Amino acid sequence: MRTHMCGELRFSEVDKTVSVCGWVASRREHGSQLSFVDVRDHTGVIQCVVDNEVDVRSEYVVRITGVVRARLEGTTNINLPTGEVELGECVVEVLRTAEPPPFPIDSRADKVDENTRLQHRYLDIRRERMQRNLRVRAKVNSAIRGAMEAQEFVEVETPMLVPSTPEGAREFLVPSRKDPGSFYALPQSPQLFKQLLMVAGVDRYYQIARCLRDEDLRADRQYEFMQLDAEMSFASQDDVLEAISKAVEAAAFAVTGETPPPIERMTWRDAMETYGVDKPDLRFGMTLVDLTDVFSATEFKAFSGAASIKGINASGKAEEMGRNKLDGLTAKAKQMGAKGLVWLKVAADGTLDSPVAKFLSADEQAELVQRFAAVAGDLILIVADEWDITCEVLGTLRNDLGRPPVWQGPYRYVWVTEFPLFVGVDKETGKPKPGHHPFCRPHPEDLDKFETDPMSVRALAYDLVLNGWELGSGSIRIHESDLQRRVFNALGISDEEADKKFGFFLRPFEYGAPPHGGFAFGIDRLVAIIAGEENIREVIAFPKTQSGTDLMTGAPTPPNAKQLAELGIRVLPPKA
RNA sequence: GGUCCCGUGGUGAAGUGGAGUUCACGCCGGCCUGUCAAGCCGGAGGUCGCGGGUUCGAACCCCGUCGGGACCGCCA
Repeated sequence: MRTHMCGELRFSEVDKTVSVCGWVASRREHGSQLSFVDVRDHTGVIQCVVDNEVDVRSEYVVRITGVVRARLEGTTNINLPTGEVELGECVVEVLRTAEPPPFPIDSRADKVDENTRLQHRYLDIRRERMQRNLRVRAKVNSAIRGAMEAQEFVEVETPMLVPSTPEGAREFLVPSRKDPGSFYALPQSPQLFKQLLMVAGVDRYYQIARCLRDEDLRADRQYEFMQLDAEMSFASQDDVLEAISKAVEAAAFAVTGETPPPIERMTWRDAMETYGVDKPDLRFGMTLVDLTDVFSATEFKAFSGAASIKGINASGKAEEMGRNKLDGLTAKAKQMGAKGLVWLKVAADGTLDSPVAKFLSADEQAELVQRFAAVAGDLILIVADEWDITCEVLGTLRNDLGRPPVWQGPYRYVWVTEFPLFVGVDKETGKPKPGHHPFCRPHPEDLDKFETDPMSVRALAYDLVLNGWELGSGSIRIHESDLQRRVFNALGISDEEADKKFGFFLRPFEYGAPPHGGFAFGIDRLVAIIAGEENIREVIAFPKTQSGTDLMTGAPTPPNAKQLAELGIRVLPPKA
C-alpha cells in the first residue's frame, strides 16, 4: 500500500512518486484550491499539499500518493525532520473516517488526566512518546536476549500455572475446574523452576519472564511485570554479576548508544553507613557523616551514650527550611523510630544556630563544622540512636531533601553486595527472619558466627540499583542439605517443618544439585529510567491503575453464575 | 490497612459563600492559494464525580461515597 514511511522522506527523495499511509495529524485549509494535510505514522509527520477539495478530519486514516518536492523558499519547517520537503500533486484515499479523539494525539496529552489516557490507551499509544517508549522497551528486550545468548544462556519457558508457595508475596490464585476447591497460583517469579533447571543440567538458564504479585501498586510496581530471570551453575558471585552486567550494559547501549562505565560495587554495610539505604542513589552527595566519636564525651544528653551518631549536610538549605518544615522533618524522623532530630543552621558568621547549640561545647561545634565542611547557609541534620535507625532516618531525609527525579542523568548503576542473611526478629518465634529467602548462601567467612551471632552473618546476596531504584536482586544458593539445615535451625524451622514446607523444592536437590546462583531484574523499571519516565505505566502498553483495574477493558469483572458453578465457587456478599 | 493530593463542556485551566460558571484548545458551519498543533467570522456543547448536610443562597463550607494519583505499611 505504501512505498515510504512518513518520517523518512528527505531531500534525496525529491521527484519520486511515493505513497504514504497514516493518520491525519492536522489539516490547514486555504480555500478550495489549497490545503495542507499532515500525515503521521510512527516514524513521523509529512506535509501533503492538496490542490483540490478533500474532506479529511483529524485522525482519518489515509493513503496519500504524491510527488516529493522541495518546499518553496521560506516555507521550510525546521521543527520537522521532514520539513525541507512536502508531497505535491496529492491523491488522497480515505481508508477510514474517525471520530474526533478525546485528547490531542501529541505532546499536549502529557497534561491530560491519566484516567482519560488509560481509557483510550490505543489513542495514547498512537502518540510519539508512547511509540518511543514501547520501541525502547523492545530494544531493551532484544539487547538482553542477545547478551544472554552470547553468553550461552538458554531460554527456557516456565509455567504460569504453578503451585502456591508458602512464603513471599501474596499470590494470584486460579481456580481449578477439574478439581474444584483447588487452585493454581500465578508465579511471583520462576524461582523454583529455574533452580530445578540447574539440577537438570541446563547450566545457564534465562527467561524474560512475566511475574505476578498481588501486592499494592506503586509508580514502580504493577501486578504483572517483566523480569530478566537468570540462573547459572558452577558460578561464583563474580560470575553472576558479570553476566548480568553484560545484559544491562547491552540494554543501555542499544538505547543510548553508549556503554555505561563498569558497574561499581558497594557492600550493604557501606551503603547503609554512607547513604542510609540499601538502594543508594549515587547521583548526589549529602552523604552520611559519622559523628559518634565527636560526641563520645558530650554533655548533651540526647547524644551522650548513643550507639550511633550521624549527620548530613543539606548544603544551602538553611534558608528554605523554616521552622514548619524542620518540624515536619522531625516528625518524620520520630515516626520512623528515632528519638528525635537535631538541626543546626550555619549562620553568616559561621556560628551554629540551633535550639541545642547551647548544649554543645565549642570544640564539638568546631568539629561539626569541619566534618561537614559547612559554610554559611548550610543545614546540618543529626540523629543519635541505634545504628540502623540512625542510618535509615538520615537516608530517608537525604532522599527527601536532595534526590533528583529518577530519570535524570547520569545513570549510576551499583551492585550492592553482602546483604545480611537475617533481618529482624520474628515477633512470635523470637527467631531471626530471612533477609531475602531461606535458600541464600551465607558468606563463607561468616559460617562460624552462625550460632553465636546470627545477625552479623552476611549472605552471598546482592541487589542491582540504578539511580536509587532497586532493579533486582539475586544470590548464590545453598545446594547442600547440611548447610540448608543449619539455616533452617537458625530460623527456628525444624527438619520436619522444613520438609513439609519446602520439601517439594529441596528434595530434588538430593539427586545432585550443582552449586548455582542467579539473579532477576525488572525490565519495566530499567526501561522507564532509560526512557526518561518516572512511572513504569509509561513504558507498559496496557497497565493497571493503582487500585488494580484496567480502565480500558474494565477488568476485573464478576464471573457469571455458570463459570462459578463449573469451578465450584460461591462468592460471599461484600463486607458491610 | 494508613497519610496526603486531585475530580468544573471532548481536553486543559479560572472561579474558595451571592446575578447568567469564565477562558483557551478541540468540535460544527462560513471565509481564506503557502500554511505548519495556520488565520478571521459565527455556532453548538456543562447532572461543577455522586449522595447527604449547613445556609436565605453551595462548584465553593461540612460529612459520606466513587474514581484517579503520590507515599507508608506490604512487595521473603
